[in-house]
Amino acid sequence: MNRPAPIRVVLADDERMVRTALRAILCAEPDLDVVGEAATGAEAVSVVRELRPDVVLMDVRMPETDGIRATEQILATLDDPPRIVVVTTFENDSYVYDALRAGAAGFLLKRADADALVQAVRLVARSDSLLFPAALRTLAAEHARARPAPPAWVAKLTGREREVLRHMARGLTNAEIARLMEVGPATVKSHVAAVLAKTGTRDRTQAVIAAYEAGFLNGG
Amino acid sequence: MNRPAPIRVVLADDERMVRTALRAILCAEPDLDVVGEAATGAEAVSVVRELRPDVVLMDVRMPETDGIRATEQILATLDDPPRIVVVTTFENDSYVYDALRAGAAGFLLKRADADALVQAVRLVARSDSLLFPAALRTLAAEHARARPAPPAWVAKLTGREREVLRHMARGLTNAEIARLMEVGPATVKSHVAAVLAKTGTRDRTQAVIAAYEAGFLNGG
DNA sequence: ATCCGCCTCCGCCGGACGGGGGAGAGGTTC
DNA sequence: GAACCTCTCCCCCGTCCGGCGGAGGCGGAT
Repeated sequence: MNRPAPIRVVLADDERMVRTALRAILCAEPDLDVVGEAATGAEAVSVVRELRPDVVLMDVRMPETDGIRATEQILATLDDPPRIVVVTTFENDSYVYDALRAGAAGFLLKRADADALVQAVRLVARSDSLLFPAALRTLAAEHARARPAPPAWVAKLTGREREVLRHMARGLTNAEIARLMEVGPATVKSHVAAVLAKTGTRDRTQAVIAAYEAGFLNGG
Repeated sequence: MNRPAPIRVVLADDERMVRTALRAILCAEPDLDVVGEAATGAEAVSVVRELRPDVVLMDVRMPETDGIRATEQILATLDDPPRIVVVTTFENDSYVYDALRAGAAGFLLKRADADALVQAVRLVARSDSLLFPAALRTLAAEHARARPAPPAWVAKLTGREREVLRHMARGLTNAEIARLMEVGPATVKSHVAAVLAKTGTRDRTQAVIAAYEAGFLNGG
């Protein structure tokens, strides 16, 4: 096997010790070459732009710009961008999903051993074939859906209004909701009107749609 | 570096040539040991149960029991089960998501080169740290949710009725839908009535809910 | 003590909705 | 050709919905 061009790696992590450790591990391999480091997300973007590495190991938690944003920026602004491996501490870190959305090519736990690290770098550097972790599995299985932005109106609903909206989203009429909540129909009408006003919708159907889109129903 | 115990691998693929090729690639590595093969999903389950490998390369499409079911069975019935890497041909294969749900530890494309293959096996054999592919990215981003069972009524809707339902699910009134579809309001009423009948719902709100629950909207 | 938000209710009104019919035109299937 | 489905449109009618304005009670905030 001949490896004329080693894999060029950039490390982005705000802790110097982490960078040093990673560099030590990676440089021990003849086919890996750590060509640059960055301590912030912004720095990572400019370093990558300049050095054009094959792979970036990107910490999620960094000052100024976090790893996710940096990833987005790199992938958006460079043509032929590097593969970006997002590094995180916990498997169930919510960043995992963000990393996925941002376009990260891979995902690595900090507690991964040296062996796994170098193999992950090699793998991500030269293939479309990839793997996925327990975190992603639970992500996909449990909340299964992205939580994009909790729309402002959700917080503005009063308890009663949430309750009414939930019943609306089950397809109940005002009269049914009234019976269920043991109040008068007029009361339900008031709550419904409030819900429509706060959600910026004009009828119950649109309100229910908004509830679904917002992941308001149990999902959140 | 000492590697006292090589990684024990079982191959499950219905095509002999594929198994042979994989065996050749993997056996060339001193730390990998192909200990068994299977040509069907059912066979894979029993072979794995007997040989207790560290890693299984599992084809998705196999006679009798497919790779997904086999994966489920293996993970459900064995304690301390092997890591299972699901092998597929296309990145956007819908099996990818099923594999994820079934508990596969990894995912590999058939067009992956030998290098990627052995590295993937090593990686999956000894770590929690993993990577994920473009397929998963689109999967997570686009349909993002599991498709449990396409309710019977979906198939019974005529083209026009689907169209109307889609508009209903955007919160439009009959009049608006009529304008949009360039037909009379009475026509839309007819279609809406048909949709309500076929979905077994009593008003447009319930119909929209049914559409959402069925993943009828764009997702399918 | 006062104000404000929340919950509870009232009446009135117009419009949208859904149910029940029916009917004609075009296409497919048998 | 007959039966059938789909799409198109029409009528009437009763109900539900949403907008309007108003009101009383209750509790927390200042």
